[in-house]
Amino acid sequence: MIGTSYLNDRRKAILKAVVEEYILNGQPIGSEELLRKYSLGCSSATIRAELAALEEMDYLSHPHTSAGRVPTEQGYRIYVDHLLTLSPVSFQEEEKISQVLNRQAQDLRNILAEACRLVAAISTYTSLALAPQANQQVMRHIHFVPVSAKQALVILVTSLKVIQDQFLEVSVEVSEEDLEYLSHYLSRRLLGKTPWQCLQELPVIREEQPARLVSLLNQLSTVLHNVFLYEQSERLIVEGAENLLLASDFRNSFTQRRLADALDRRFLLQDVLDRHLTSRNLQIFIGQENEVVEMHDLTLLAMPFEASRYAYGALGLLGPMRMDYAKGIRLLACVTGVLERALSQEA
Amino acid sequence: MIGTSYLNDRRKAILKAVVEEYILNGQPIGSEELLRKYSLGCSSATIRAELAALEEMDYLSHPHTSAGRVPTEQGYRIYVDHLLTLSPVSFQEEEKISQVLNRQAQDLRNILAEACRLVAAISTYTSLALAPQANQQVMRHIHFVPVSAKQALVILVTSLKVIQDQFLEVSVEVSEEDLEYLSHYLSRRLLGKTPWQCLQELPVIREEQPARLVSLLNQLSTVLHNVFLYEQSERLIVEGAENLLLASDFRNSFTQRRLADALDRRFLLQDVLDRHLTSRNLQIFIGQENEVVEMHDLTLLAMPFEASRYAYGALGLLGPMRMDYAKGIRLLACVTGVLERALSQEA
DNA sequence: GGTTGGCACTCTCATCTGGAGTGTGCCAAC
DNA sequence: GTTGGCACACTCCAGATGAGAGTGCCAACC
Repeated sequence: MIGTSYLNDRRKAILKAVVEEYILNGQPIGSEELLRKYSLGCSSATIRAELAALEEMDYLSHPHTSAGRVPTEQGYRIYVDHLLTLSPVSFQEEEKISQVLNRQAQDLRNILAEACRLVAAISTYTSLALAPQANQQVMRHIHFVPVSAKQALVILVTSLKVIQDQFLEVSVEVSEEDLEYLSHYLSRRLLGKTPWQCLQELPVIREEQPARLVSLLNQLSTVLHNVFLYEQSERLIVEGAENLLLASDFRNSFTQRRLADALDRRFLLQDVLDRHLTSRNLQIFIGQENEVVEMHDLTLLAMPFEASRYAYGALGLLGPMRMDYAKGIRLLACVTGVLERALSQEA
Repeated sequence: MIGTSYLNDRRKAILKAVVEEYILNGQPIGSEELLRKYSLGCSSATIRAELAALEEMDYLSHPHTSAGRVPTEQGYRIYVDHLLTLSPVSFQEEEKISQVLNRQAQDLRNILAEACRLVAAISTYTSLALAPQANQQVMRHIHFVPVSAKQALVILVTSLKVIQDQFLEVSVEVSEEDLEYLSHYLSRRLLGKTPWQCLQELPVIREEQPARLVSLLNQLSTVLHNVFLYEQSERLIVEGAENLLLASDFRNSFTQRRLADALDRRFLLQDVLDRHLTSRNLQIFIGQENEVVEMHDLTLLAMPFEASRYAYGALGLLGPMRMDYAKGIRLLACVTGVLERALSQEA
């Protein structure tokens, strides 16, 4: 037998075959099966020897003596790093996804939610979408609209195509002209600023305005807080959790429950995605590479996208370690591509 | 033994005990256990005789010879119709729920989504929320807002506190004054009308307006269609599906998958809830009483609520047949109460 | 030296079996 | 109508058995 720790071409071919077979069927693969399905140019005994070498190198493992081989996390790692062949995204695919996402001009949250649903549905795994941070956007538009004698609507639009609207209570003293005036005044003072800068500015503005408008400005302050609040609670969208929970790989009820709880703790996932947003490339976390304990037997694909200049979000795909990497990566590449184009069409 | 088909007080007490025990533990109940836990004033042999009679009447059944009794669907039916004692909703409960729901003045969809999440979380089952039909609301407000040279925002507010806003593409010929003018003009023509009536009216209006505004009016037409579209796709909100899917009662993977699919087919559930909205009271569908085959071993509680005059929505709770009926009914009553009050606070 | 066929070995998995446990149904006595 | 006693039926668990699958090792071969 050749040296035990060297990954020659035959071993690469065998490792690739094992990983892809396992992704396909989820069953341990034996030497005879490899011989039958792949033309490896040697006998099953030789394959066995190579399998043993690959196991020695920690790329494969053995559920038990008389079972076939299964990839280890390191095995998947080698696979995605060196063995995976990606076909480019076809124009038709991208066109189809583009159609679904652009069915109607939408604001950021709707687009992201739609993208997330799409990825979950196509992949049959769980999809995550992380919106850019609130402070990576600036106010583009601010407008008060009288709705009734007691209510007004405030509408904020930001550079990230986020629309935030909310009912405000209006005292009888506030006239329609006041609202009109305030719309223009605040536009002059706040447009081009980040939500945070706006919040800083509001107390100053409040001083300059007549007393009857103070309540309105206070409420606006709450709305701006909500832009941050949205950041905290709704920046992350999760779709298709049931796909993962019902996946045959995790029939253990304890694991299922734990995973369901983990997916509910948005902050956790949000944090993880955020921290890896610094890289501008696809990132892959296999098994224990995931910081979140509950995801230790899952793989997370995370693909950042540029929602607008310097504002990055991410689209993620969470599936079993034996997920179809090629398909998943293509899908994410395709959808983030469409997303970037849809979001960059700024007015 | 007394007559076999008559439900006397002792039998009622025993049936109630069996149902409540089973709701609590999910285990078949034997005569000895009943004797121990409930003071029924007779021996286990007598209880056995009564259990046999209740089984004869189809209120209880027998998984196998040497197992205890389990309620049948008819048993649950008798229980909810005649044996269930409901304590009234306490002020504190209602106050607490009210606080969560009214954290911020919100539009209908957010309130409903929040209510749905709340019910799912408290009940640990699956919660459904059905918004009133689009045509049960009238336009309250319509406004165009210039956002940039190429984009405008249209904002619709209806009597049901639905806010619908969407970006519109604007040609260079359309001035800010045009948008202002159109806001006023359309307000005069469309306010007080249902979305459907508005859609009817738009072609007429289009005729009367200069050519450069036609594209805008066409896009408005699409937005109005979206109000209907929202009716078709997002009128029903489902939360906590994973609670039901992971419930220990349904560990069968086939059933889980089927249920997950059924919960995804919103139209189906929407239809069911809609059809029973004519009744203005709580409705209970136990097992096969559900029209949807996938829900044949579940119970659906459906509680209608009045979102505004003549506009009814519903809040539903979907759980195992052995759900805690008392708790579920209280919860729905409480949340719909809060909802009605929150939504009736019209400006 | 690398490769090959042969073969004993090991481990899982499905099936079977027996015994403990549980709750019933029936009966005779009250 | 109610009660205690008891045989019976059935589930559930543990241990046993055998088939099947895939390996590791070895001697022979190129």
